[in-house]
Amino acid sequence: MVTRTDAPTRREQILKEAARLFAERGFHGVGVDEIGAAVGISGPGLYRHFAGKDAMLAELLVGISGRLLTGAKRRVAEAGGTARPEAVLDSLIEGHIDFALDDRPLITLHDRELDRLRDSDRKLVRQLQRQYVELWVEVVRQVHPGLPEPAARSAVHSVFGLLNSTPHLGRRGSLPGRGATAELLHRMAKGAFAAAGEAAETLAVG
Amino acid sequence: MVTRTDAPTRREQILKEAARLFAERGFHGVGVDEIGAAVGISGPGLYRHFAGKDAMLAELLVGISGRLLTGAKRRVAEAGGTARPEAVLDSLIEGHIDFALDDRPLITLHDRELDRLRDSDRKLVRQLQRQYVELWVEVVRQVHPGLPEPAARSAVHSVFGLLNSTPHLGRRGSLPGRGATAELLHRMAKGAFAAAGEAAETLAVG
DNA sequence: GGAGTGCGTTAACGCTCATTAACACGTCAG
DNA sequence: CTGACGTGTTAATGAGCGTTAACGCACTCC
Repeated sequence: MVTRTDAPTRREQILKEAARLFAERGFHGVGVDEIGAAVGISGPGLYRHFAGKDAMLAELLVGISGRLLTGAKRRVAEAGGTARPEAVLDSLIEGHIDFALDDRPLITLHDRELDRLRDSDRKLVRQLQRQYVELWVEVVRQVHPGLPEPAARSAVHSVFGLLNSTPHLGRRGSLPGRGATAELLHRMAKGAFAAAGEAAETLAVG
Repeated sequence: MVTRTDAPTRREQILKEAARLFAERGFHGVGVDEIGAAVGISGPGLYRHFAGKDAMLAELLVGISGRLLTGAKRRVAEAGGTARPEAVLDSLIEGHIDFALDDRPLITLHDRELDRLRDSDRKLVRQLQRQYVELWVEVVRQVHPGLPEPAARSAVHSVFGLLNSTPHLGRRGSLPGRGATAELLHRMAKGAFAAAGEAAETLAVG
């Protein structure tokens, strides 16, 4: 875990605020003046840091997908050697939940504004996402060997939907606290996978 | 079940195409000319049928929320009298899955473009959504009595996220067929609720 | 001390796009 | 026959917005 002590650079401030605004009102729904105002400069000043509005979105989405994937790879490598597959899956789930709870705006952007990207960027993001999914699918199939690959892939996407539902959970007041929420999400994800796996096993055995 | 044999009216064509386009590229991402072209008339001709672009979105969102809620109420009334709570929950899940599989574009719109509405419309949609959630929460708590209300509400939102993930499942080719997909989603939803409920019961007993 | 550079500013351009105006043409009641 | 009405059309309007131009002002480094 690398912790930073230095102040966030201007670029980072901009990206953070842009992410929040894009998530709240959509890419087309927020103007450059608004983004500028959110970091204390006005409108066209952003062009000293980014080539354009599109470039901000691109950097956000590529960054998200990349961090998700590298984090998952690291977790598989760390837990994969010694532990049983279920521990690896637990680690993946935990990582995704951390991300969903800590970076809600990015989660929202992730599956909402992908088509606004240039072809090359979109291809890159899609590729990163696909690798992330495949990594999960492998682990899930080790935990639930009976599950055929298409079903496993569907199950993974569905669990992502479950975990990514955090933006819809109450506006930070009604939640039972971060720890409890994470715990609940984790249990539900495991339960969902287990149900999918049991169905396949029942079918295979019966 | 009311089946219609008469041809769809122009208004309905427009709404259907608008829903598809809004879901694909976002409310701001699609122009009125495009919507018109999709039904064979061009641009401003839409204004003979709707007061404006906003009005189409409003009618779509209010319609979705309303149909979801009335459908759920009907299911609770039908299955609620005689059967055990679990059967009611099964019926709710089934209804939501039907909706998610049959009206994918609407599902996408439902939680993506709500803030584009006039205040009054948004309030109405939110109220309908809230009632729908509360109805689920009640049933879930009957099936899993140990589950505290906040946790049950979070669980319901999360299962919605799971069920609404259908737009992300393969582009209609890689899916194992509608029946199998519905079955898988149903099992996973039940599994997720069960896991949430077991956690609470374990806590209460232990 | 002056050229270069980083980071802002405000004003202007140009394009997209929702909406409105003005007009056209069927159908159908009286 | 004829007006009203429903349903289109194309042209014009006007606002919003991303982007670029032109300029200002610290700093820093020879």
